[in-house]
Amino acid sequence: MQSNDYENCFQIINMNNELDIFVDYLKQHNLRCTPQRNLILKIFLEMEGHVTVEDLHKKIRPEDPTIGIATLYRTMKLLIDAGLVEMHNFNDKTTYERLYMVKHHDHLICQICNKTVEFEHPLIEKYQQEVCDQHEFDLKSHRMELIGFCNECKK
Amino acid sequence: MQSNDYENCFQIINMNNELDIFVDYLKQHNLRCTPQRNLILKIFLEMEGHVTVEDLHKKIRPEDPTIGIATLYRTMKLLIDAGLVEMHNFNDKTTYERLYMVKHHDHLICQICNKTVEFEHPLIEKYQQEVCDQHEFDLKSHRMELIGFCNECKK
DNA sequence: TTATATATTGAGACCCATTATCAATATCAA
DNA sequence: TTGATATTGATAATGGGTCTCAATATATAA
Repeated sequence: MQSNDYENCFQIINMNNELDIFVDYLKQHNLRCTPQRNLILKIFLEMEGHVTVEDLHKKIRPEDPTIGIATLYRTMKLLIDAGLVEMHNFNDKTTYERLYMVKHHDHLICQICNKTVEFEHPLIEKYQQEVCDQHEFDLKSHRMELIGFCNECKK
Repeated sequence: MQSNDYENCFQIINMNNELDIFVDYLKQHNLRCTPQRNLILKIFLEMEGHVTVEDLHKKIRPEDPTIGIATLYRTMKLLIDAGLVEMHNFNDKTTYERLYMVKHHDHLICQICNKTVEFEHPLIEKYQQEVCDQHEFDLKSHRMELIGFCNECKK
């Protein structure tokens, strides 16, 4: 299996995962699974980077010319709510970006006993992304370490 | 001189600095110093956090009801170019934020060209403290690095 | 000071991304 | 198959932000 095959394979696996997540999300919220929604997700996953609704519309038209702009906006909002997509507003046009499946966790580190505690704070991650947006920076990963004294050692 | 006086004094100094920087910027770019521009900067500096043009307009109207919306947008753009203000597009409305004069130890790092950008984000710091409080941890310092592709390299 | 070149202003028209409306249609559970 | 209701596409509406332009203000030189 070559590198390309592996990547393709990974793509497909991811795509299925994301489709499954989306379908689950719809079911759990009493929303319906429609060909439009599936097609939009499928085409979106085939695209890379920051995707505008306009891009998406162009790419979808050949496969289903009847699909309406409003449905694109509505579906992208669902994908965001389902945790699959992130919305950016750095430029004049809103863009949508596929969220990576891998989440990072951060660490609390005690200077004295070296105890470490893993944590995750969604708002910190949100503001990290904001910082990156301000600097037109594509965030791939991050490292955050909070250093101090743990509740035992500070006594 | 008491703490309050010192803070007030610092405020005034900062304000003058920013006005000076703005005036310099205008001169160096063959732009003109107008009462509208000065008023907008003055009022903006009196406001806190993320300011919308709408907020600004409301606050300015009592002092100069004739000032036009277009001038607000134009002037905010100048302040951004002069390095005094940052624009955000997190939500539906654009907001403008006064840039801090003092920057410190968090970094954006480009994986490709190693360019680093220093930044600080008060809200991230706030939530860092929150995490530490939850874990009864005395925060002494922190390290945060956001790693990705800079705006040049991502092209 | 006065004249001159030109930058700036405010009003309102305009643009265009996004959202709301609504009747027709599709989904899904019973 | 049926019925409740979620969804769709077309289109109107919204609203932030920009553009245009004639009137005005600023900076500079004489």
